[in-house]
Amino acid sequence: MAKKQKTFRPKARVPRGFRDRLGAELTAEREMLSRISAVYESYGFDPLETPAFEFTDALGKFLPDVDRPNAGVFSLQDDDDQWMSLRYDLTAPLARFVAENYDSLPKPFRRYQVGPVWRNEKPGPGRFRQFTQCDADSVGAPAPDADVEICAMFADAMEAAGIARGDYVVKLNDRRLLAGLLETAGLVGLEPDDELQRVTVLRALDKLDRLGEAGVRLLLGPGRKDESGDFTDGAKLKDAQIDRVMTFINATQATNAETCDRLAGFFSTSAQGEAGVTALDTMAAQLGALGYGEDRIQIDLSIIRGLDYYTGPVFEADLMFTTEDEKGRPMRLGSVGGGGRYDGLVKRFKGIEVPAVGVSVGVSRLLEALEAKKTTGDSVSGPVVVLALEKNQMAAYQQMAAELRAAGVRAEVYLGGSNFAKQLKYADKRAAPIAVIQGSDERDKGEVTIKDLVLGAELSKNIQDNKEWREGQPAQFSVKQSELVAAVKKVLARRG
RNA sequence: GCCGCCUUAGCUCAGUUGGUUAGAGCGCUUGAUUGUGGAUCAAGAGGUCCCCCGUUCAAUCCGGGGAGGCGGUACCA
Repeated sequence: MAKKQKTFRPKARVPRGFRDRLGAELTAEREMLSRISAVYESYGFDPLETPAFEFTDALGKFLPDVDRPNAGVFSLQDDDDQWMSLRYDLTAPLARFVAENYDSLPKPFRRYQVGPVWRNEKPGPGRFRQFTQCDADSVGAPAPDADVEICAMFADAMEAAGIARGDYVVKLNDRRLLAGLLETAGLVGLEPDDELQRVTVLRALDKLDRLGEAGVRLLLGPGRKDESGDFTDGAKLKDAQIDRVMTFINATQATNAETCDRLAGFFSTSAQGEAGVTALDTMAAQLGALGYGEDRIQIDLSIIRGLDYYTGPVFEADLMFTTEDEKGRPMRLGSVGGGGRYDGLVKRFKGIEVPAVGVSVGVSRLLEALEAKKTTGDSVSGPVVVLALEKNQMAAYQQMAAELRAAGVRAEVYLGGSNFAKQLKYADKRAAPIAVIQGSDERDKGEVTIKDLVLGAELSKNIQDNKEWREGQPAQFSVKQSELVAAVKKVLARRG
């Protein structure tokens, strides 16, 4: 009794936080990337590609340790034992590239880059371990002119991506204001605990839009317990300090100029704060002169943008409309990209300060937002399918498909082995707009039959009887074979 | 990382107070309607009831552990 051999069958599944994407989703993303890239290019930014892997020490502070080499990033050791990691953004590779090629690059150096990045962290709703970024940066260009340009281009990119004016706002802040705020609130200690406290304050402010004022006050003070029962430790500020921080957050006024006026008084004792106010004032004025007013670019004092490398202006684009998720609950769309000035990145490699400013567009979230906003999904159409009814006529069918392609129509010949009905079913599943049919009947007459599958589907709603459905053969007509392309194009044109 | 909920057919979910053949709807496959996708009708395939260990004569169901999913929270260069 031989036991049945156990064959190993791997489970067909995609790793957590990654996903497969097919058809329309991909073409939509490609379309959006090319529109955004076109904006970047029109501003004179050159495309750059860098590899997926970088040496881990080039990426920044996430050096792998023995116990957890993959915390945050995906890392592995090359055969010479050097640690390499998948890039987690496009900025660190840019800094490496600039440092490596510093002497030969034109400065300021303007490049844009599109590509996947990887983060080894827990995936959440709308967050994956691989996603696409679309960045543009000016390296070696001093403030404020480069910052103004990037902000204006960011707004242009949003509109090119399909977000209507008024549906987004680029929110602008400056890290020096935040530094000044901490300074004037008396948070200036040098101990590690003091640093932690300052970081905690900034993190709290970053959550204003989500937790509201009350939640932020808790995080600035004793801490907050969320609805899942988890407790977040607070910054333990005194009441007077909390009041000052909240006053700052709420200092945003109707116009950018008014906000700057108000802030000037607020920071009269802080050089850093004053520098930030001046920078914002200048930027807002220049942007306004370019036609980018408060409808598109607004100073918003609760924008923080990460914690580490930004040194000056920071900005992010928020979507103004709300949508519902698949269960009908209102869904916040929030930030779809952002950036800012970082003057220290190249210094890590070269020891010299190289000022830089850049922007990063979150393509997947943008696509999700547009998808959610769309009321009627204009479903992407599949190829025209040429049916293969007579096996000995394949060359003729391929010829028809070739003619259609030459005329710019997506077309394919059915290559499976099934009968007429199955072939139409296949065309249906491919979302084909048209089936091209030539059996012996048509061939004898030198004709082809063009079947409008979309129209046919509509007509079928009013037909109950199968006989009528078949004999009526709705939504199809025959033409001379020489008129194939013209007839197909005519049917396609009906749908735009 | 922390907290909570969940895991039964391809999908959405019933169900078994622990007992022999675990179900539905939709989908899928095949066929009928003489060369036409829809509709209708008929037949069929598809399940280690997430995994491992334990309790028990007996576990899909009870207990422990693990994995995966969802949601929140933290971190996010």
